[in-house]
Amino acid sequence: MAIHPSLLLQFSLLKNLPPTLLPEVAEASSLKTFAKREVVLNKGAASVQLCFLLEGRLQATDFTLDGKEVGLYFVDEGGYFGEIAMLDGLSQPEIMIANKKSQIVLIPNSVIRGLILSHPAMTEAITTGLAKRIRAQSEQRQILSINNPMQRVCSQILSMQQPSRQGDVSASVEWALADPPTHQELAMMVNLSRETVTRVFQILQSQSLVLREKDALIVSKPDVLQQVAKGLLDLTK
Amino acid sequence: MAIHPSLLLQFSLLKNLPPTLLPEVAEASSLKTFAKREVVLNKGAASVQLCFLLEGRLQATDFTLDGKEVGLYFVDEGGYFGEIAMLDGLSQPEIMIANKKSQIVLIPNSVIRGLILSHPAMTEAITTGLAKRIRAQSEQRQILSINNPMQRVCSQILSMQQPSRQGDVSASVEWALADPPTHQELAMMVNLSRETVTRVFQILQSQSLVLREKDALIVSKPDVLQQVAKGLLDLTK
DNA sequence: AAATACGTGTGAGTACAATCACAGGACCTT
DNA sequence: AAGGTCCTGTGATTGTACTCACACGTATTT
Repeated sequence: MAIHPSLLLQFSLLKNLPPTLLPEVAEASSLKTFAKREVVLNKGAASVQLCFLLEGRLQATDFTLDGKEVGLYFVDEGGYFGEIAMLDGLSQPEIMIANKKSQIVLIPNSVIRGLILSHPAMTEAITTGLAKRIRAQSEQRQILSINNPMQRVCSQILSMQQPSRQGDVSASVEWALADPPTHQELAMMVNLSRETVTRVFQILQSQSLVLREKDALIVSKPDVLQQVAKGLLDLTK
Repeated sequence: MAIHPSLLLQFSLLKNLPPTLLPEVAEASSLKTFAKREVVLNKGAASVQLCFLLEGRLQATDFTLDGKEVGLYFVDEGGYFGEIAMLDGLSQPEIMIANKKSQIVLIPNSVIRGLILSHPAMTEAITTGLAKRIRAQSEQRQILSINNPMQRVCSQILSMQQPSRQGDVSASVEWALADPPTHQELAMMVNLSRETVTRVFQILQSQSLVLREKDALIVSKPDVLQQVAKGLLDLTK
């Protein structure tokens, strides 16, 4: 219980709160550490707090009716989650799993919910966040409708470009993806078998559209990747 | 321009507004009729109004990078759409197409946006609506991850049960789906070819789990359908 | 009533992703 | 260094959904 107020400043969502409120929010908050693979929030859990990711990376996952694991989206540092359940009062819609060791700040609903609804700037921020999620999900939905593994994987890679850099002038500028997902994780997101993803990567690397480094995936030719994603270019020929 | 205020009462979202405001909202609103297959709202359009479906049925659709049409969700009478773009100020994320002749009430952003953000009950209603959309999208996402056509179609049928009746005590009670989607429309939603959907339906009907009537699809054995969806039951054997 | 569009039904052929099975490398822990 | 786990790479096999093609029935239009 109780964290240092300055920690709260890490989160863009909370920048919309009057600074004078931070100490009392910090008072009620807590910090929790999760190991890799640990479950941060379970599906179906009742909503008790809003969660902020201070450090690490999380993945939202779910399971199909017949028990297969599905990758939904990632939460990066500075992001938050658990808002859906907080807002509509229903249970948590998906499982959040730590992709690597992570630190999470927990703010109880009793404290944060009222603040969000009573401060217009906060409400708007949350609302915009929801809209963004919906747009992201739609994009993901599109990717799944492509019935060619190569295109699906390329689309997925492109969609994972960090928003910070997405403003880059030209689409042909090389960029990197830090701590890239494993083939298995990717496979779950685009609904393919791990082996198929591996084979796709073999091709992408052999054509040096993409290359693996220590802890990063370098996308050397985003424009070509784009072409492939659109199906305008077939690398198997 | 200008519609009768009582029309606005058809929409549950607007029930959260003080009744005294309705006349001036009605004053600024307009009613528009769309024929079957007509585009109600185009993707990428700038947001100018919030739309309410008075009569008919709409389908939100999108296109993949390589141009294939994708079915996203339906809007039924009393529902609204176009909120995403209104809220975040970006362009319309998907195309809305009339599935049959439809009447739509349009309320300009200039009028409605302020009202939503200034009335807490409205804000909460909109927010809850967004949360619901996200949950629905996740469910849809799950369905797409099942790699068996039979299960996918069954899941989709089950997920289309009207919420009004979803509260029914037992899952084994027969129910009907009015104006069911065509095989083609279904196929687009679950990412299958039309022919495959037809073949699945042939099996479902032959086992009389489902049957076609005039303008309705009767789900006679929802519990069995549920089993099939989960993969516990294989009808091909 | 003719003509057209639209939705459904069905067969044959083919491409291709899943699956299984196993090998090797990288990175931990002891 | 030994043992373990996790991730990646690769071949062979098989099932199966897509595609194309065409027939039929029911609406809708003229």
